[in-house]
Amino acid sequence: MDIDTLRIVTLVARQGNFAAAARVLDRDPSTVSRAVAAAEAELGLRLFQRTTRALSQTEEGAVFLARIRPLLDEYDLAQEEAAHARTMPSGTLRMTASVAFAQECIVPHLAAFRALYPDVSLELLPTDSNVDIAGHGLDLAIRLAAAPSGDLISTRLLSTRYRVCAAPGYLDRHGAIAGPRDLASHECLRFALPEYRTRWRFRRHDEPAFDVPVSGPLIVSSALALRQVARDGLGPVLLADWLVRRDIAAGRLIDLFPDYESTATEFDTGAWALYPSRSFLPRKVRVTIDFLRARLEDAGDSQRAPD
Amino acid sequence: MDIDTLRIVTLVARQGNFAAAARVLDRDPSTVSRAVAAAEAELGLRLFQRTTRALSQTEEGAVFLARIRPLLDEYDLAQEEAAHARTMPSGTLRMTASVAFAQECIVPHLAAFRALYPDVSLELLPTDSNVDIAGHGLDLAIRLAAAPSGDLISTRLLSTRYRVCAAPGYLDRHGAIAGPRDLASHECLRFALPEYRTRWRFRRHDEPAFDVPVSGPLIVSSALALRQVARDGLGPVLLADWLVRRDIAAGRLIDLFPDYESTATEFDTGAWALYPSRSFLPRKVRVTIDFLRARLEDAGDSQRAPD
DNA sequence: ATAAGTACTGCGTATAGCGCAATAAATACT
DNA sequence: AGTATTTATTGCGCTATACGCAGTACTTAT
Repeated sequence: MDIDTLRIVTLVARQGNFAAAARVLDRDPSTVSRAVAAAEAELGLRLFQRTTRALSQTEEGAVFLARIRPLLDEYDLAQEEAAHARTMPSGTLRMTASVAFAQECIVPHLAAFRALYPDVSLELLPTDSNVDIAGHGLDLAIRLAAAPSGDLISTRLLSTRYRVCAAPGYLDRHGAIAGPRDLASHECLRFALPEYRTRWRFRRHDEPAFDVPVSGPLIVSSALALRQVARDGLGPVLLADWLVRRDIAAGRLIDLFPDYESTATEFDTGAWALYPSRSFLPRKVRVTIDFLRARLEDAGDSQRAPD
Repeated sequence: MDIDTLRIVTLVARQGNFAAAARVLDRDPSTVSRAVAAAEAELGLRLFQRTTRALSQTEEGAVFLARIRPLLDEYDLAQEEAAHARTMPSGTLRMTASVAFAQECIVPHLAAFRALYPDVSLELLPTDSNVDIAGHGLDLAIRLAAAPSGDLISTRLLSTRYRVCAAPGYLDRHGAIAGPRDLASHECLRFALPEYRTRWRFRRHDEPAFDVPVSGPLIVSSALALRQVARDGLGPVLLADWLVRRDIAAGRLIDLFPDYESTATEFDTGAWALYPSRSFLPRKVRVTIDFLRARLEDAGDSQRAPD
């Protein structure tokens, strides 16, 4: 399917008329007719109900076009952005993120960002408190949650899975842990946040989720510190994959239940970029979001590993 | 640009290798080479940095592909949905919306929905209190806000503009209203909600926004009732366009400041569909969202006017 | 040093896209 | 009612494009 074909189809839907669409495009009406026919053939679906004089959308066609239209707009944006890739954005970009996320997922890419956009000054404010983005004059905030809250526009940067890990040394001393339920008898390392409750939740494939109560004498309010004590073999810990990926790859930590999804709050969480108002989005902000997404989306793969 | 071309490009990015991508596609490597070259020519942008043996993404290319990839997935979903358009979803769908929105934007389309999906039973719960979607076993909630809050997935159904309207009779008695600031000397009809403050905000083009204090002896907590008293000529009112569109078209109400954006809360608001968890979305829910979006997105145009 | 693999490019053929013109149908106008 | 105009479609010829094959230049692994 050609994108221009989809564009013609949406134009027809808006104009409500093949010939009018052809005039707008300055093309022969047969082109429009064939484009619609081709799209219908490829979709196996009648898009328009047409007699020679009256044209109306099929219900399925309207549904399909309602889904396609924003995609075309997004594509245009991406193309436009690519075309202006060399026209450098400039200015100062103020962004915030959690301490751990900034350390692990942003700082490693700052050199590349600076090289790519030398005219953009960056102010990075790592903090674990949910600062008010508008009040602090921030352009961008990165939040880790199931879905973003607040009166801001959000874009998913990254899908995160949480993993329960332990150091090899801990497993040597306490024996292997067969399943999530066995965590109840271990001294787990926990996070000091109200949402981080005293239970961890697990789910495998499509089986129903279940909770496992966890306890332990060590509670830390910093994810980076939590990772360190886990490395030191003080117990199992539940941390985001982007925090422990390299430790797991290097053997410093073991992913205890690789075939389980786990969380202390909700499944299907991620890192979201939040920014005020979709319209009038400065180029420096959009460019930064795109850059981070490109860098983070497959950070686990070989070719785009952090520098 | 052909969608398959984009697909080839993303595949190359994932495989990190032209020949491997060609093998996956079971095509000649020259096809891949030419597809990439065509995409680069059309974008005016080098996507991959390639020597004969090593291949790496350009930074701009990675940015572009990061934007394209979710679009391709969305397109596949739309196509798949279109293909299964005839396989009927079934079950009971429980949804909530504000009283006014349900009345104006949902009820008029229920007959068409029932005809299209006869096996889906609908429970519509119009209420102006923000009910807990999970607690009430709801599949879908429609909220009107600048951006949705809460731990749910959101999809924009509709962009709403607010309009300040008055009945012709009121304008006859009190004279025309030249600009938004003149509202201060009128008895405005106001909404009884905490967010609906005692000022209305206006913006024209890219000029800075400004507030106008509004007052009046009549405060109503129902948008439908508010519209009724406005029709009866009791004063200017600020209401969503989908509530007053038909009144304006029929001349029952006059749009006082058509070239201003106006709001009592924030600009750039809309109607959002909220549903729990993006994965395992039942077909009846997705189908309903798509249906509503298709019906609402251009409800103002002639061809898709409510039945 | 040899061999294998990679990206790229002419080349011939086959296919698809394009506008033109003709056709059939349906509404608008007289 | 009858004519005229507009509309969607389709056959036709021409052109441009897409495809695989084979060959080239080059890089890396054995």
